[in-house]
Amino acid sequence: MNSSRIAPLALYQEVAERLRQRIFSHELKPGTWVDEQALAEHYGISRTPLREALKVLASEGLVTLKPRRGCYVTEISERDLDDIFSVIRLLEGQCAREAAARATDADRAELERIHAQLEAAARKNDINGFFEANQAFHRALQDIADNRWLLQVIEDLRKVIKLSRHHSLFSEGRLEQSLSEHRAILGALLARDPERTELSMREHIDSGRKALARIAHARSEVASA
Amino acid sequence: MNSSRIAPLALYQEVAERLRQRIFSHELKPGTWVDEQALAEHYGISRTPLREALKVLASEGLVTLKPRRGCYVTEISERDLDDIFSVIRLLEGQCAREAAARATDADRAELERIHAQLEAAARKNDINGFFEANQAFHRALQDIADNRWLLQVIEDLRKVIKLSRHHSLFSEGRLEQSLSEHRAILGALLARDPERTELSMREHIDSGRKALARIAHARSEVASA
DNA sequence: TGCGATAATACTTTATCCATAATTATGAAA
DNA sequence: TTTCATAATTATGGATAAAGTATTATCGCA
Repeated sequence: MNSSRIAPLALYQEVAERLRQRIFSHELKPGTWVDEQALAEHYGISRTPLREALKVLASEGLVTLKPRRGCYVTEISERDLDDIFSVIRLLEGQCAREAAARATDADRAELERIHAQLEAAARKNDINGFFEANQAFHRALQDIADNRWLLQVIEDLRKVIKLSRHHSLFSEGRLEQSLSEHRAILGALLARDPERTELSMREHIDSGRKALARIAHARSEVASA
Repeated sequence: MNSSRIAPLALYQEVAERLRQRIFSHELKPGTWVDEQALAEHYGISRTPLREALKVLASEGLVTLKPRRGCYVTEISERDLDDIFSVIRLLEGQCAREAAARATDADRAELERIHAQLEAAARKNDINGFFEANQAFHRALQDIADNRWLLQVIEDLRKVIKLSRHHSLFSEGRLEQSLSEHRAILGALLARDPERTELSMREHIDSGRKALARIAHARSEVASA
C-alpha cells in the first residue's frame, strides 16, 4: 500500500483501522465488552474520536452498540457465516462475470501475472504469499468489474468474515484445492466465458466456506475431547 | 411500525433518522455542503451527536466526509444507479429465490394478502397505497428468506437509491406494469418454483431501473427545452 | 432466608471550549 | 490589471467536564 497520505486521515479513521486490526487478531474477542475509557487512555486520545470510530465499526457490523449498555465485539455464528457466504458467493460471482465480459488484453495479462505468483507461492508452500496473491487476484477482478457499489458491499462482508477466528488456508489440502479453483476461474475468464467464470467463482467461494466449516468442526472436536 | 420503543434510542440515532428524511426529501440537496453548526442550532443540540450521526450516514453512503473540508450530501450519477441496480437485482433475486424455497403455507397466505392490497391500490390508482403495499411485499419476502446480512445489504443500497430524486411509480403506465410483474413473482412463488421466482424478481428490478431512467430522460428533455 | 427497594457507583451520553487547518479576501508588487 | 502572498476568519476536529441513566449491591422487611 501507499503509506504517503495526501489527505491526512482523521483521528477517528486511524483509530477505526487500529481497532479493526485488534478485532481481527482477536486481541479483542467476540462477545467481549469494549471499555471506551481504557481504550482512550491506551491510545492516549480522548473518547470523542474513539466513539466516532466505534460508530463506523458498528455500521460495518464489527461491533454492536447497545444503547446505554455500551459496545460489544460482534459474535459471528456458523449460521451467520452460512448467510454471509451465500451473499458473497453471489456478489463475487457477479464480479467475476463482469470482469470476464469487460477484461481488456492488458487486464488478462495482469491476471495471468498475479496467478503466476499464486502458483509460485503454492509451490513453495508459502501460505502468506499465497494469501497475498489471492487477495490481489480478487482485487484485480473487482477493479476490472469496475462497480464501486459492488466492491463496497463485498469489502464490508469480507470484514465480517474476518471476525471468525480461523484461516481457511491452514485447512489440510486447502491450498492445492484453492489453486486449482483459481486455475478454473482464470481459464474461463481467458476463454472470454462470463457464464463459466461466474460459476467457477461461486464454486471457489462455496469451497472456501466448506474449508472454514471443516476447521470449525475440527476445533470443536478438540474442544470437546 | 412500532412507535413504542423499549430501548430509548440514542440522540445521534434520532438525528441520523431525521437527516435521512431531510436528505430523501431533497430538503438537503445532493452535492450541497452540510453546515454542522447551523444544523446543530436548528435541532437545538450540540455538535457532538450531530457529528456522530454524520459518521453513520457516511458509512451508509448518504453523505461524503471530506477530511477538514466538511460533509457533503452524496451525488448519485446515472452510472451509479446502473451499478447499484445491478447489485440489487442480484440480491433481491436471491431473496425471492430463497423465499420461494422456504415459504410455509402461512407465509404464502400472508403474501397473497399483501398482494391483494397491491391490486386494490392499483384499481383505485392510489399511488401511496401501492407504494406501501409494494414495500410490505418486498419486506415480507426478506423476512421469509431470513438472512439478516442479505437484508442489511439490500436496505443500505435501497437507501442510496432513494437519493435520486424521482419516484418511478409516477412514470406513465409504471403502476400497471409493476403490478403485472408482481403477479408473475407471486405466481412463481406459489408454484414453489424458486428459479422462476428469482427470474421474475430480476425482471421486476430491471424494469424499475428502466422506469427511473425514463423519468430522468424526460426531465433532462424538459430542462434542455 | 429470600425478595424487593433504595442508594451508590460507573459508564454512556451530551455540551462547551480550544486548537488547528483551510479558504478567502485584500493588499502590494510586477 | 493581474497574480501572488499573507493575514484573518470560519469551520472542523479533539479534549475535557458534567449530567443523566442503568445496573448492581446492600440492607431491611416479610
